[in-house]
Formats: sequence, structure tokens, C-alpha cells
Amino acid sequence: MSKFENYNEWYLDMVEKAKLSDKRYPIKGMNVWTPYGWKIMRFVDTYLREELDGTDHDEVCFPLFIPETEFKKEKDHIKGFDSEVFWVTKAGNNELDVPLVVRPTSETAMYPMFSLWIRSHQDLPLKVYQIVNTFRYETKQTRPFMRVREIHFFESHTCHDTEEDAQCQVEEDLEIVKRLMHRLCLPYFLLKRTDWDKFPGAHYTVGIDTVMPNHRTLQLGSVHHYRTNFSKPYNITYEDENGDHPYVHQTTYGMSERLLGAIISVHGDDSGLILPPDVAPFQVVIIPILSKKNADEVTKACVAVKEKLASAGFRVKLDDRDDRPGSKFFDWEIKGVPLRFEIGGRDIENGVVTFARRDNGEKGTIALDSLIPGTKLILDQIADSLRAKAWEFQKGAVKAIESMDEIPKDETKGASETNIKEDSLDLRVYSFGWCGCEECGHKFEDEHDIKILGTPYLPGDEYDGKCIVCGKPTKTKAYAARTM
RNA sequence: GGGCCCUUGGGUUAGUUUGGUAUACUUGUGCCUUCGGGAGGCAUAGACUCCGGUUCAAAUCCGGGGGGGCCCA
Repeated sequence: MSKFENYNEWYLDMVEKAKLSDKRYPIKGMNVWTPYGWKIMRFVDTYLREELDGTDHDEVCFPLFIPETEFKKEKDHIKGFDSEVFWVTKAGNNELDVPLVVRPTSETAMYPMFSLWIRSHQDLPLKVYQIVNTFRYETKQTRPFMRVREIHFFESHTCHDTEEDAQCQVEEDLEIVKRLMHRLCLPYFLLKRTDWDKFPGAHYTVGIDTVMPNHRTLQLGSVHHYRTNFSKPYNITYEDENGDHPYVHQTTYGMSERLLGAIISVHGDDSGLILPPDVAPFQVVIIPILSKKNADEVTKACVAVKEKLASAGFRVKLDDRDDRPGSKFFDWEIKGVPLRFEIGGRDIENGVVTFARRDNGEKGTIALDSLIPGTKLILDQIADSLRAKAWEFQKGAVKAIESMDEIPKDETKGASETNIKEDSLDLRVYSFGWCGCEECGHKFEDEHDIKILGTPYLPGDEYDGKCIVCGKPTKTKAYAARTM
């Protein structure tokens, strides 16, 4: 199964073979988190918690259900979500007077409470987050971790006295994104979404996107500035120093299990997953190389190495199953353990352990007396190399174009026989000049069945030329791609 | 919203046209021999999505439901 030649199949194969989730649960888009996948997700969650706690956010947990009456208060928001929410209309045998929405996201659950919690400027800023499941009724094809109906979701919500303070929060969120993505070794774009694609109800949205092996992009999360768009309908005000009651300015930041989908897709290869050391359930796996005469001695040596590593804080697994070494190698390669140690008679004689790196296959030895620093060094090198390789791929996926003709046309569009591989089209992430008007944007998107992801949020990625659609001079660059 | 396709042990599948003992690989379990890159032998376990119909007889034909997937708007 080849990652680049047949990405879709490869991905499903990885999820199954590495035992990340069980998709046989009989509801579309609702899969079972199995232990190995859940362990990885928990590391991601742990790092998010560390970051949020470290920036003075408080963790909360809101109810799953939202009364229809609250849900419908912000007009754009309801328009954006109306067709994809689950409803609870019945309890026992009674029809409910007020139907309940199963949260697709928690703005409308939290904000009525925020309006009770916030009374004075001393209550601001209010910064909370939660890690919960949200539900969206996907009708399109679902895919584990990427498009699901029950989403493992992180969301932070903040309220501020001024728009400027809210803007600072956006910057803080993006710093968190940077640190988190560093740990996950994932590259990303920060793109300000188009007006017609921003979060329903938002003033503006910054999308966090990464590129998949098939050059489609996957949105990993987003940061929104709401201004007072929600605080007005939900009446979230505070009393300022002058005794006035202005509306608060709000932001949100959300990410999901798509991070795991990206880790699988970005780092994996044809032999299986390759996990960044920070999220690997096991960072080192020790395989004993036994023979009849030295079994006891080798086992003892393996246990000693394991204990030494564990007490130094490494997550280490000693695979003492009664199986052949080769079979174990394959097993842990599929599961993406970044570093493998082999310990046999030869190694004991020489006072070393033999190591093999998962990311590039490189083998070597580490002397037992430098076991701890040696292990740390190699794990760091693996992370650095995963990160560098991933950023390089993302960079290579972008193609700057001057004319819409440079985007290959999908001749199979609308045909019932879809055997022609999309890969053969060589679709890319495109960057180009855009005047910024909605008309040109729609024209561009419709012509190629491609989505404008937005314009660079951070400075330093400008353009100097003409709008690719209407030819007007522009300094704005836009990015477009097909999305997962 | 409209249309199409699929459903056989845990996984992958043969068999369905032409109704009659359900195939193979893999996985699981047990024992033995092995063990520096997917070991081998023997034994053992495990399935026709459900409900109804036709029939002496249904995985197979017919009707309906569940579940899964795709395409079009």
C-alpha cells in the first residue's frame, strides 16, 4: 500500500493496522477509540491543557444539550449549522416542548452563562476551555479522525473588554498553535478565511491548514475573533469604570482529532506510522534477541535497560512476547514507535545496545554508559528530522500561478465512472494574486472546484502583481486547494 | 432531496448467472521445534445482516427492513 500512489486506501489501512480506532461501530462517522489511538490523542490533549493552563485559561465542562431557544439567538450561526446538527426531540415517550440541540460547538451553550458570570470589568478577561465531544451530522463520506460525526474537540472561549485585548488573545492562541505544532512536528498555514467561508457569526476566522499526501489540505483548527457579534444577542456586558455597560469582545480557538489524522498522514510511510516522540505511546521499544544458551542473560539485560530508561522518564516497552524478532520489528514499525533497541548476546559482550530509527531506518549502537543522553539525542534528532521533512513537503506542495489555466481541469467531473485517479491530475496548493472581491473569488472557486483557503494572516507573504481573475493590480496573495 | 451499488468466520475473500456438503488466505487458541528482519509442524475455534415469501430444499430467487459505501442536486 503506497502512501503517495494511493493515499485514501493507505490511510484507512494505517488506521486499521496500527489499531488506532475501530470503525465497525454501526453508526456512520462514529468510530470507537481503541487503546493505542486514544493514548496518542491523550498526549495531544495533555499538551493542549498544559498550554491553556499556562496562559491563565480555566478548564470547564458544559452540558451536551443546548435548548433550541438559545441556539437560535445568533442568526448567522444558526444558518451555518442548521443542516448539520442532531436534535433531541423526544424524552421517554414525551415530545419535548423545546427541542434540544446536541452541541456542534459550544458558543450557544456557554454564552448565556457568560452573561451571568460577567458583571464587572474585574471579571475580564474571562478565559475558559473544554475538551469534549461535539456532534455534526455529516452527510458526505466520513473518514476516521478527519470527517466524523462525533468529534473529539478542544475549544477555548474568551471575553475581553476591548477589541484590542481580544486581538491580543488571537495572537496568544497562534503562539500556542506554534508550540503545539512544533511538538507534533506538523507544518501548517495560517490563513485568514474569505468572508463567505468564515465561521458562522465570526468577525473573522484564521484557519490552520496542513497539506495531505494527495495535496489536498486538511483544516486542523481555527481561531476566531467575534467582536461583539455574539455578546449582543446573548447580552454579555460588563460594568466599566464609568458605570456604563458595554458588550464584551470575544474570541474562540478550536482544534480536534484531525490533529491525529494529520500526524498519521504527514509522517507515516509505506511501512506504517511514524510517531513524533512527544506523542508516541512508546518512544522506545526493546526487542530481546534470544538464543537458547543466553536467554536468561539477555532478558536480564533488557529489563535493566528498560528500567534505566523508564526511570529517566522515557516511555519504553519491552516486547518479551514469545515471537520471532523479525515479526516484532514489523509490528512496532506499523505502530510507529520512533526508536527500537535490539539487545542480544553480541550487544552484551560489547556493552552496547543496537538501535534502529523508525524515520530513516538508520542503525547503530549506543554505549550502555551513555544510554540516557544517547537515547535523548536520537529522539531529538528524529523529531527534528520529521519536522524538517514535513515542512519541506508542504513547501514543495505549493505552486505559484499567474493564470487559472495552470490548474489542471478535472475532465472526469460529473462522469459516473470515476476510475481516473485524481492523483494523475497533479493538483497542488496554489498561490496567486487576488483583488479580494467576492465575485472574483467565487469565479475562481467554481471554475476549478477548488477552495480559496484565504490570505496569509502573518505579514511577510505578500504579492505584487495582478488579480488572477480580473487583472486589477493587487498586493494580496491568496492560497487555494482542494480540501479533504 | 434524487439515483446507484454493496452486505459470507475477527480481517480479506470464493461460491450467487444455473437453488442441493460454503472455499482459501490471514487472524485467534493449545502443544512442540525455532529465534540478529514477517518461522515451521500438528491440533483446534470461527460466518452466509435481519424479517417474510417461493420451494422437497435458499448464501443463491422474490418482497421488505437494518447497516455500509458511491454519485448527482
